[in-house]
Amino acid sequence: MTDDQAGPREVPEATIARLPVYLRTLTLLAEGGASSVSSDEFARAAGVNSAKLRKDLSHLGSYGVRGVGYDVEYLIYQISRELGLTHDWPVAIVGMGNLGQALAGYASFGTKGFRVVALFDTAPEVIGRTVSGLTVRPFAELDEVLCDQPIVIGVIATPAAPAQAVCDRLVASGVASVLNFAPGVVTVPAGVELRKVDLSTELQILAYHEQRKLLPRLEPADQPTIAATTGTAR
Amino acid sequence: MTDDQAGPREVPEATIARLPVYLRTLTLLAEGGASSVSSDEFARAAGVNSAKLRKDLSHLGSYGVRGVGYDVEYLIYQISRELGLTHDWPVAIVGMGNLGQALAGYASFGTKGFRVVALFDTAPEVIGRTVSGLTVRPFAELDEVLCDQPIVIGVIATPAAPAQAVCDRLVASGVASVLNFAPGVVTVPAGVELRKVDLSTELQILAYHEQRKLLPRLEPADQPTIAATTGTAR
DNA sequence: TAGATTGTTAATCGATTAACAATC
DNA sequence: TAGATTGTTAATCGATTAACAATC
Repeated sequence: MTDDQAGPREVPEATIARLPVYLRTLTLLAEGGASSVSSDEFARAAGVNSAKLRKDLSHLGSYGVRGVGYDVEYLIYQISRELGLTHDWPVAIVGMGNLGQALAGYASFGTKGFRVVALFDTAPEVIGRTVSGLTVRPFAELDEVLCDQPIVIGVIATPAAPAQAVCDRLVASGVASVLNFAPGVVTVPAGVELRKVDLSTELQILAYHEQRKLLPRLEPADQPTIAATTGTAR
Repeated sequence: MTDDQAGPREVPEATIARLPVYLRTLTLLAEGGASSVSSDEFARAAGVNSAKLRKDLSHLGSYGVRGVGYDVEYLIYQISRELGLTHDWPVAIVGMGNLGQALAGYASFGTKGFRVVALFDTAPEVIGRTVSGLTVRPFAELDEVLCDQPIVIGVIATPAAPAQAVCDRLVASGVASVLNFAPGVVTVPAGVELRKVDLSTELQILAYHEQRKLLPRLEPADQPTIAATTGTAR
């Protein structure tokens, strides 16, 4: 009712979360030589159902042709544009432990719209080292570095304890989006975007489903648990 | 209607995904000396609203006391049990690049129900090396290793290209849950649990929201983009 | 025109939330 | 008993899906 004034269309959050998958799928299709694709083929390749795919794409506009399908290159462009990948987003990573180093070298961080431009740590033995072509700077010099170049996305790859303080510093220095790999709850003021990747959460969700596979079997008769089954062999 | 036969309660997927956060929050509260907590305090610490928290907990059972709150230790136990963390889940990691090494050393993988028991790679220069106290084995010897010890959760930390093949081998060898860090779509047969952690997806979702902050400003007048703003200072 | 496939409608399903009765 | 707080109800919201009219 109050929604359709003007401005950019409101795309549902669930759709946004799937656009990256669609984009990657289209890139693979393009590499495979496809110039056009139907929602049916496309959906199969992306691992979703085709009604959902069409509904998702309809939120971006009418980029298909009835009776024909979608032009692969054109759709790649439109999704990239919608996601903001036609801009170049400078990224900083804080925490150069194992994970931070892995992220600094991670290919996806260096392609398609993202550029890692600064690395930070507090440990003297790490500061000054070169990781993936960048010198690790002291986190205390954050503001100095941000004077030289703007940073839009801050990645937190520290342990849990300093994560909130690091996040606060990043936000105070004008970083507008934060991707947090540290376990634990981190909060940001309104207007700052925060996403979280939590490895142990993912494992725990798998454990839950694993246990559910086990439980029904255990009820009728008493069967040995996973822990008890094998474990003897040499 | 057909649901409430017997068997373990069906807990909504959205609730399951929040249980790990609740568990971590409770652990912090316990470390802080709290023995009891109200849903209001608890919700604030976990970063959710208290109605949602109570609803979530009600799916596990009635573990609170009206007028009083929840016993912290008891709730820790109940959530752990629900998530299957009272079992011990053996984990294998495939791919010992930067990310795989980071994961092998990651604390969460070694605590609370999970134990990394095998590391695999195919590169001769990595095989035989010791990472976090474990010797990296050739992936070709997967079945041999699984004879010695069962593995329930397989973690894929390879590049995108071999991910599906690695996944197929894991599943064929009896691995029942897969956590995939490789970009791209990987599919598993029914009955096998699959979760995906995709770093570039997370970045792209941030980029979308970042762009949306920019767009409304650009419409009335013509303003410089982020890329054009700073960038002069030495 | 006939066949194909999109974009949209409407029904269904699941998740969130406020409010409050139950109860410690 | 009075005050506090849970567990549940019911309303609302958003996401999914099947079906099909629009249209190439």
